Amino acid sequence: MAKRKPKWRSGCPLNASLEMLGDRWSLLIIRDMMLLGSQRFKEFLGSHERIATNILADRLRKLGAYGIIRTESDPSDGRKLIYRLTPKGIDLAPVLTEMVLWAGRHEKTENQALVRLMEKDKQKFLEGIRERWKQNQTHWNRSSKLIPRLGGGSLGPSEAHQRLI
Amino acid sequence: MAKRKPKWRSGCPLNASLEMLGDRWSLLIIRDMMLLGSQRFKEFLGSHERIATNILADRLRKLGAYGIIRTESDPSDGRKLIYRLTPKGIDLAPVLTEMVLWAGRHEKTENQALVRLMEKDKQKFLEGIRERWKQNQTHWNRSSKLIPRLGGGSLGPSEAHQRLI
DNA sequence: TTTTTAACTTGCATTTTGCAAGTGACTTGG
DNA sequence: CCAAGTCACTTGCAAAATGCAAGTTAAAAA
Repeated sequence: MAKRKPKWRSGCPLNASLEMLGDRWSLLIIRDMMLLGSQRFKEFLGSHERIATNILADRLRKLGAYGIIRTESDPSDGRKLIYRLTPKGIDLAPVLTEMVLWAGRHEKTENQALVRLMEKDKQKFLEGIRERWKQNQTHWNRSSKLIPRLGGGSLGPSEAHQRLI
Repeated sequence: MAKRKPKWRSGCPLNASLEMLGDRWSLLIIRDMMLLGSQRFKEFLGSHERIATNILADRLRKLGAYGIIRTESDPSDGRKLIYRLTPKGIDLAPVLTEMVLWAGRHEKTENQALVRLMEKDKQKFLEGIRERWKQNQTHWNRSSKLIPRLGGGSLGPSEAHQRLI
């Protein structure tokens, strides 16, 4: 019986996270799903950072293997696939948020509106992210592709996210 | 006047974080500094993940260039250098914490004691990290290399961290 | 003064990334 | 119902990053 190589370099939880997400692209894909509602291969290609198609395919495969996203086929169009965050995937919201807050504090970045929204009430922001995700889980087969807004504030994440990319 | 290439692929704060920290090693080095109090080249080499010397040298250089760590020479020994987290570096504690919590929740990892400590009172944990960092800033030239403990709880991070690696 | 120690650097093989072009299943417009 | 898209990839190849082992340099210890 062949001894399979260990899953991780070490059992440290931080190391586990890094082995799954420690590259330049994975969390950007998750950002697009989480904040912009991206679900299609083409939508990911549209982001400002310009990921290559082969890398995107590879990352989607890996994220699927890790249980962070899952893939469905679109019943209304045999060519299309739908990529969705799993519960494990949406649980990355706090990680993503802290990374945005850190860079927002220490680097000159765009989209300070998003940073301020996160700073103003982090908990509410995270709840909004999760709520929108739930909505899209249950009502995903509606005709409209519109992503529901968060809360009732004057500047919801939808607006802020437009400038994230 | 030559046009220098832009600092980042995009102005997104998440992307900025990823360009600085999005690899398999940088955050592990920061973990060792933050939780174990590592300050020397050799100490980083001792971690369980076994980073190579050339990669370590490269990451220390980059982290320095980003202002996340700084390097001092040891006045008592001309061979030795001391690597320390800057304020920008210690501000990564929440990022690191959320990554540990995420993996702790979704993967079978070691050191669940640390995970539980973070879960029990995240705010207090973060304050403890920062407090210990401050101590080491001001009292770093004491004879003792002992890292002060956090708070007064029965299981301080010092103990938990021993098993993190 | 020889030996050790600390912090690297160098050389080289392997792996990963990035870019451009191509492919195949499916849908749409005429 | 057929040609022309569209979608989600794959392939080939060059360039960059990573990993491993061995070597280097300056300073300290024996």
